[in-house]
Amino acid sequence: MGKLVCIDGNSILFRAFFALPPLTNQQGIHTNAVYGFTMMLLRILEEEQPSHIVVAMDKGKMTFRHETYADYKGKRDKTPSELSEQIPYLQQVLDAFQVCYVEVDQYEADDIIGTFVKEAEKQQMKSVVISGDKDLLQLVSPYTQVLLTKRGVTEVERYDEEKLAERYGLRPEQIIDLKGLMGDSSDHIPGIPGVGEKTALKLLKQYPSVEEVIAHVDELPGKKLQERVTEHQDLARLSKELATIYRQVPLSRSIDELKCLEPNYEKLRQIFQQLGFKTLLEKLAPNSIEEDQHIEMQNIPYQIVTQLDHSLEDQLQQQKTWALHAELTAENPHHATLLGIAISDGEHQYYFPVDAINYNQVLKQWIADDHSPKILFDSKQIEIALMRVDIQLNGIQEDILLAAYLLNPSEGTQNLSDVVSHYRPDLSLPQDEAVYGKGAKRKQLEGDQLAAHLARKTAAQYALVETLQTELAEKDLSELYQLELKLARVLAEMEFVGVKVDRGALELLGTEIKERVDQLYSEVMEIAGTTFNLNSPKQLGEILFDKLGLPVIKRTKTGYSTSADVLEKLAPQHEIVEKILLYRQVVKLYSTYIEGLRKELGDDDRIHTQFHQTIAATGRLSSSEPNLQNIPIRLEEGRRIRKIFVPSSSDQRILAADYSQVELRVLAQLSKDPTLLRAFQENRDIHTQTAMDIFSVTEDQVTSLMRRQAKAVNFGIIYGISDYGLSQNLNISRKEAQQIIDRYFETYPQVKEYMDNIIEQARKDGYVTTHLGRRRYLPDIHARNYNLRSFAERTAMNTPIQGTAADVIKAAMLAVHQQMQKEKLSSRMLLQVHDELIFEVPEQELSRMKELLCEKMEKPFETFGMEDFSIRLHVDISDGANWYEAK
DNA sequence: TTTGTCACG
DNA sequence: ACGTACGTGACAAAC
Repeated sequence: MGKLVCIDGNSILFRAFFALPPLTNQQGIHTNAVYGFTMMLLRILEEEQPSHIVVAMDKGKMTFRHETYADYKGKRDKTPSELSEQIPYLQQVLDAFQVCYVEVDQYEADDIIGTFVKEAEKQQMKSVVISGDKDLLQLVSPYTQVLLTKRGVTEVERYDEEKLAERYGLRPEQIIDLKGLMGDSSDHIPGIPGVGEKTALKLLKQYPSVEEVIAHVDELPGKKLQERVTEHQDLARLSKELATIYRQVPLSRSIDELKCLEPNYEKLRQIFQQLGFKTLLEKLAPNSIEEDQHIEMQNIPYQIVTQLDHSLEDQLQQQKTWALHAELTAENPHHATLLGIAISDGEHQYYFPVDAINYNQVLKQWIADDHSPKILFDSKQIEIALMRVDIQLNGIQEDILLAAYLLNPSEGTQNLSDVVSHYRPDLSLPQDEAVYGKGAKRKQLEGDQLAAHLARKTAAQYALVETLQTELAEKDLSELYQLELKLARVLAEMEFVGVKVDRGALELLGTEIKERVDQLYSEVMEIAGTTFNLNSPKQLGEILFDKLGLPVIKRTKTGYSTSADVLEKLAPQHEIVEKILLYRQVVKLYSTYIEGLRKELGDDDRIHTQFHQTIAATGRLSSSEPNLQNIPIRLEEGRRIRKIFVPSSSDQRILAADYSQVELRVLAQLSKDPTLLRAFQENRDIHTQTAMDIFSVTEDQVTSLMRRQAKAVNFGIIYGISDYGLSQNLNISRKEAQQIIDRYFETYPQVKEYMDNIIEQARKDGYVTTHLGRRRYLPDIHARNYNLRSFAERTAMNTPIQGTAADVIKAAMLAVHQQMQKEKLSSRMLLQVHDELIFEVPEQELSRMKELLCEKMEKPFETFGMEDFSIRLHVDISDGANWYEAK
């Protein structure tokens, strides 16, 4: 049986638009109509509890009624743009609610609704129609009620036959007669001039239809009225016809297809976020989900296992899928200690305290079994923690963190609880912080409390998999997900191996740099004539600009800027500035690289960085504790830091393999610009070539200034160029910068075209993608705020380039690693620095490794049966006794 | 915790 | 007229 709800989309949207104040989201998009509509929808869903639901919309401007009456709806004002811009968002909201949205060429929403309702009646199904338009009252029947909006959007008046008789004294089918007589100004249905609602109702009481009224025109009260009816009888008949809902619209969907489905909460959350519907977002939040649907993961059953029993042993040997989590005392798996391991099969949860693991061979074997599939959250972290206690972790089938990252890399690292509320809002998992306390108050739980919390976590991991997999598949991210999963294994090994540091060299260099720091500090103090904290930009600003009266070039929001580019401009004016710049440079080396690295140096004389796979929105890795991706190289002074990074033993070398100009090559690949492609095919120095192209000179005419400028433009292009950005970088005027950019685009027209297209694509789809289909959403692409929008546009240009370069090196890492394993090489991959890979290599493997790296890095996708770039990737390889020498 | 600065690609 | 280069992490100072 069930109940069908039909919503008159246009009518409700209009109502909402005019009833609500002009709300906008942060990007300045109007949202009031969508907001009102959504409120109404929620209310209807709750109050009517429909089994089936549909939203009908008008389509296009012309309908079959125009053939009957050309002026139909003629008087109606054009839809304001503030309203029409909201329609795509309404569609997204409906899509998220999984509510059908029906529009049919040539027909209005009324007709669509009329047809559905008729179908429903045939099946003896009840219907409820929601509209602001009285026309719809003609659909009222014993099966069908009509809700008319009263004030606002959510307040409605319910009409059944009884109510209709009471309010108008009419039968439902007489509504069209009413319209025929009185017309409808909003639809520009004429009716009989001079006949309003009052007269029309009076007439219909006596003569039940337009036809009857006309037939008895002589009996009507008042000469004037008789004349009008006689004169305009055709108009009345026409008006009745226009007001009649056509109930045989050819529909592409049957009623069965309108079944109510569970909303897609993740999509709903996303769209509400985008539209800035804070209150609705909160409604979505776990604590207000309806009681009966909402599972507080408070009372997940668990068992603390200190000794395996046979039944559990059996379960573990069945090779079924379990969620697994290893609880650590700290975030950093290289330092943390393992507290215990929890597992869940979606029904049963078990917790093994660390002591119970060590002697438990069955458990260890299960953890190490490649054929026992496991669901983890941040598998790399756990794999490393387990490696440190000599437990092998295999069979990692899912990583919730990686999946969530790929679905929206802009969210940054999420904790499990966030992912749960994103993708399974019907569940709720307390935040770790809420359980453990944060910061200094963080405490270690024990016993039952810990086991209970871990039971919740593993159960949540289990519950998330299906949703995440579906979403990944929908967005064509499954293959990339498999790649990231495998990469996590490689990264775990790299981190676990670590990089050997020559402690003596570090101390020696440290002493030397410390002396320079102290020397420069006292020199600056002497010149300044007072002592102050040179590390404080605030105090330095006061000295430079107040005391010494140097000109202020740039300000920050808190005061004077003392950044390097400002100081460089001030250098000619005062001898102190040069010293300050030098001091800054040296103190950075000392604090960040000497002291910073010393702090991270373990008893094994190795540094174990962490690579983060889910931080950078472009798909790049990042590195921390310590960051080994920003070890100095540009200035000789700093570059010497690299001397402390050495191979594990003296018969090994450090080997560095770096892609030459990957990002520009990627740009050439993506844009297919012939001039750029040729430059790379001919293996030119790309910056010199660009200089020749944009300044129209021969190679020997390229000055170092021209090459420098060309190089800056090439970078600018990758970053999503702006004249201002380039002018800042090159210290030239904006106009000059613009001229250079114009010349660049004249030279490489397909690059220009590519940039325009990618922005267009971002506008259309709301996201951009990389070569492997990695997505980044850019909601600000529609922002009214110039800054936000420009930022999004530059991101749209940069992300496919930076992200594709990330795809390339990630694939290469896997290919290289796989080959190294195959050949049982004892070389080790140590670091990745965005476009280069660092290894330690025994002397006897050196030549093979170089071959292998060339092969695999230049064709990174071949190993995975994917097509490589048409453009050649070029890798430079060198080796040395330490990282410094490998240049 | 936020801000300014600077190291890298 | 707006006020920007893209992506990171670490440090010290100042709130």
